[in-house]
Amino acid sequence: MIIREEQDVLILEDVKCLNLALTLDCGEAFRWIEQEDGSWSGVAYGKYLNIKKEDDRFILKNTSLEDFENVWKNYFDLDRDYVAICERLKEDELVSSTIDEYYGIRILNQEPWEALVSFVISQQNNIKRIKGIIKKLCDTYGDEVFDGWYSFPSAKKLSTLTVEDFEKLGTGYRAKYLKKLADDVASGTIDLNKIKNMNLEDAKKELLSIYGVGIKVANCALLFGFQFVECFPIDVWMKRVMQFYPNGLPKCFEGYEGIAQQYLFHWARNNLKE
DNA sequence: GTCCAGGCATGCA
DNA sequence: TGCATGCATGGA
Repeated sequence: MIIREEQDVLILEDVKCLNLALTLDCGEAFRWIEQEDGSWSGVAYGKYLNIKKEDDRFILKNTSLEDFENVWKNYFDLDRDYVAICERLKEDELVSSTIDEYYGIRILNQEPWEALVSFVISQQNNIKRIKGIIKKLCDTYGDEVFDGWYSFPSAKKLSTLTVEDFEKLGTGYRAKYLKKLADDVASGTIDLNKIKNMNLEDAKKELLSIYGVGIKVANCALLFGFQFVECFPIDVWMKRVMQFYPNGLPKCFEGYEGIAQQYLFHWARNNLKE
């Protein structure tokens, strides 16, 4: 991976296994929007970014070398060798075919708070609606960090809302979960930084103790927000996939179950619609 | 009108 | 421990 500054853009070269559309729009994160020129715009960690693939390189606009090093490099998981991991995952026949078809899905390292709130909203919901709710949440309660683009609102900010305020965003019955979550994180009753430093077993136990967080939401938060790439969330789509693994997950997934899961999830959404 | 979506809390056995 | 049920909302 090579990054360099050229005029007012950053140029990223020699990055393998990164398909922007598949990674940014496959149900991991809900805030990225494709622009007319084929680039992708979004906000994470309070920073705006526009990124586009041109030939073999990526062009990053409206950011800085400093933000790349501090935020985006880790956000796109660029230090992980996805080529080698995909080779190993391809020992499984089904995953092998999905990797051939959807090559370039990465696991985004999102902020724990954003991931947790996003996946509480996600339960019993569809991706289109989740995006709409989260956009409204950010546009209404976040801070503008770039022309028309808002940060994900902090727990402190969201703790000032009422349950009715959350309902107005369209969160439905999840409003009461979000209210309590915001209150508990803002007050320090729940300490996400502490959870981030725990081992997987303890971190999962902590998340499961949160009102409105069950095993599926916990696994998604752990995978996308706490960097536990061995987590394997099972939602309604993955339940349909599990019929292909009656004897459990294959050995070649070990340690990278979450990456295999994303390929299978994407495949299921495109092929198991009945 | 009915079914479904990156499920969970609750009550009951 | 496991299973049934209610739950908000909007698109198909």
